[in-house]
Amino acid sequence: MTRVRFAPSPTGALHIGGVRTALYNYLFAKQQGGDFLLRVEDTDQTRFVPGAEEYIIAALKWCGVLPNEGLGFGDGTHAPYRQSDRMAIYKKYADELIAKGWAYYAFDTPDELTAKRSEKEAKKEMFAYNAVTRTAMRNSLTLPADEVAQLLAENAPHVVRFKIPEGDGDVRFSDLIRGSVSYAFAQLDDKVLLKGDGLPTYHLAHLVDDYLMQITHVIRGEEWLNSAPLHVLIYRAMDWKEPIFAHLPLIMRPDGNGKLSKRDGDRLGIPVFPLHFEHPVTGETATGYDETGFLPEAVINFMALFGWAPGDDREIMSLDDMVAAFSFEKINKAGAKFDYAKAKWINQQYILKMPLDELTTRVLPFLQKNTNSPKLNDLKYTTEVVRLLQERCVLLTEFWTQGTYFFEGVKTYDEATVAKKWKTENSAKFDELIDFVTDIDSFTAANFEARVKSFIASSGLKMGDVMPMLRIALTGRMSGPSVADVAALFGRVETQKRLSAAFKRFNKVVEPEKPIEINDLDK
RNA sequence: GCCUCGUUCGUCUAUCGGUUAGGACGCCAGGUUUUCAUCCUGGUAGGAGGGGUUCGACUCCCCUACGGGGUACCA
Repeated sequence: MTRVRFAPSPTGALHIGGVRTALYNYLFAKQQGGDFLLRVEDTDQTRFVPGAEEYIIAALKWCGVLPNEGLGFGDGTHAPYRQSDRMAIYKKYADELIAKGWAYYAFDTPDELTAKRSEKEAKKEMFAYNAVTRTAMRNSLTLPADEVAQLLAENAPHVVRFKIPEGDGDVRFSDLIRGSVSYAFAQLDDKVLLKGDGLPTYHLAHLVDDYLMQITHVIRGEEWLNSAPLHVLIYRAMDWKEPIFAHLPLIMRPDGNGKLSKRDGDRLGIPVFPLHFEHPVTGETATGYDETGFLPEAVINFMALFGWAPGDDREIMSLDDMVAAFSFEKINKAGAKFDYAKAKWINQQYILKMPLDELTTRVLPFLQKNTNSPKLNDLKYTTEVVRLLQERCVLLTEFWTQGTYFFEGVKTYDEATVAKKWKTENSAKFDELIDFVTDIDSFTAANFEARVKSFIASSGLKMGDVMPMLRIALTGRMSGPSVADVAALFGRVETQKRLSAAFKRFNKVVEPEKPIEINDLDK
């Protein structure tokens, strides 16, 4: 039975890189008919951020990447799933390693270690607590047995370190994405397994949990590749069957070098988190894809595509499509630069293809955030607004920014265009136009359009002079859906009202009595 | 510094020794449209460099360069 897990640390909002790791775990589990569990790794209590855990769960739910077991999910077969709730179980495994000679007590204080480090650093070298240096440190390998016993009896501060084998050997293991990987013993260091406070480090805790929870595949970010040999060594020391590893390439900054971070998001104005988050202590906020106007299915779609491709030319894929097509062989080895333009394009594709009723449901909250117009209660009306705007919006937020005039009167007109196109001498003709176009039996888009065209033909005005004026009169701006569609949606009365108010205003624009205000309607 | 992983158009990628190196985003041009957008046509641009192996290398090997990651009593 395939069992995989996503095991983030609740140190803040869940980064989209984490979401992608969760997604790949999910895809693989589903494809194999296995389990996908969520576990929270909060052994470092100093880094714990309240709310982060809830955020992780909410983010996975929003994305639709749902664990079937774990914190907040499933029936709790292997509960608890929060490491801080499992603290009692780790020590005995550390003891077992010590008993087997694979670990030892180290009494060096943090100060002694930092002193060692800076000493080495001055010589442009790095200090590593390893097979060579440990012989010169204060630990149960160098101290006499009775002194060690004494120190332990006194409860002297100490940690438990893993004992990397000496000699020329190496650790070799296989990674589903990278193939065979090997590390020389001499390059590994004696990592701390149990900290001074008696709590386990990630290295011990995650491994014990993976073992107890019967995890078969460890799918995680590449930042873990270098500690994988340590983990493999521990599995072998415990005589546990090691899981199969897959180290995922990282998501990189769109510009320059390095992996994508919150800072990049802030700097470039692109979201790097699924949901909005406010740090409870620092008050720092993180912008989410949700509030930016992305659809969750689009987000997981483009996240999946950073570092993975199905092998054919498909790009727009549902979760189920991805489950079927997923394969580790298709995952790239190199990191992928985050491409926000592509992310937006994918979101646009989802908006374009979404059934109108569903789209309207998704758009509604974004409108409600901005207006309490009674029109919002008219589902037929808002649905029509969404229909007219559907192929023009890339983000859900744009249904409001592009469609404000459907819910509120026009406050500012595109005066640059008015100034260029409006001729006061035609003012009377436009007044006639108002009567002419509203005087039709059935005020439909087709009838409106036909009426406008026939007026143009008989009035001597040009199409290019009339249409833009009608558009701006109704909507205030030069871009948007068909003028006839907009008018038909407004209805006869509203259309008439807007046209006459606007045309009066246009005369003033062309012959201003006072300076024209700059309008900033179009973004 | 040391270790480790990587390197195909600007970006995301296809290619698993023999292809005019394909697709997508972006950008540019054109068409459609009263505008914008959608849609359609076309264009732009790539195997980091050097050695091998081979009849033949983007593909396999080595070196160099460059990039990522790691190097905590953090995960």
